[in-house]
Amino acid sequence: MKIGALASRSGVPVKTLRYYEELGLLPAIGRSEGGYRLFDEDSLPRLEFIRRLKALGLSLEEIQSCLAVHDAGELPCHDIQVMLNHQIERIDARMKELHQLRGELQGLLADWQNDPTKQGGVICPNLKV
Amino acid sequence: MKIGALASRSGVPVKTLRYYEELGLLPAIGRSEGGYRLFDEDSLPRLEFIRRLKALGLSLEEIQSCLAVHDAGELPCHDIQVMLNHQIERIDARMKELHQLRGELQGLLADWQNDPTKQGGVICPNLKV
DNA sequence: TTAGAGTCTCCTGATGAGTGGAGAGTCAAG
DNA sequence: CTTGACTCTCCACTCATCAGGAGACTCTAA
Repeated sequence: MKIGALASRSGVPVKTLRYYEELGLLPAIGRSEGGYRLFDEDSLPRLEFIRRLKALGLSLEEIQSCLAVHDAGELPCHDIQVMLNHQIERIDARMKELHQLRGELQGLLADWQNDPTKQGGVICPNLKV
Repeated sequence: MKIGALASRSGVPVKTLRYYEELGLLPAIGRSEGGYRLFDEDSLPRLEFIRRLKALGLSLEEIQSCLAVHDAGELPCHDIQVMLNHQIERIDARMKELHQLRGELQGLLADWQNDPTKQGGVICPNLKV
């Protein structure tokens, strides 16, 4: 299967497939006489796997290390578990930050609403026209 | 005031000041005979303003458009309000996404815990060793 | 006068995950 | 044999926000 066929069957753009191959995420089984990359059927579930882990917020680098474990002959489920746990921790930290930021923004806007004469109190005070 | 003095008084690195000046966020009042950028005292509250809006998660581009309104002779408080509202909306959307993602991850991990024989059920099924 | 500190412009790189295009080569059908 | 679709490599660019360094110039203090 050449790259275009894999692209249309998987829905992943040709450019992206080449990029994945370059990163080592998606090995080609070889090249044709003319130098075209050749992929086998296994590329399809592999791309699906990549897609799923990407959708879960894992980076290509993390996905690659999962696949490396897999390619070493071991199902990477344990590693995936570990990474998913890390990912949950990251999400919690990010949500906490966002929550705090949102509170700050909300407070500023509330002050503005309650006392329009403040004209931006903490934000604009030193900025003169 | 030369760029180094502004850097030490504001705490903003020289490189960053040059970058801001290049973007038009922080106009220099001119150049010395030797070609050195010269800044006035107004640069300090301006940098403080930039710092505050940055801390609130606004991009330099958004800050620049606030400053453009300000420089046109109008206090940009209304525009800032509008942008802060947008920012809150963005945060809400992002938090919703993260919440959903977290739920998915948590669910996957819970399945794994409850039934280790699944070995990754929805994630690894098509990936054969 | 000289040393050293400060500043200038320009170039490169870093992060992540690609996208776009140029120019050349390959392949299959008519 | 030709045409058009496909693919190749290589390079630049995207988004944001700078950081690092080279090589040259300017300014200040002793």
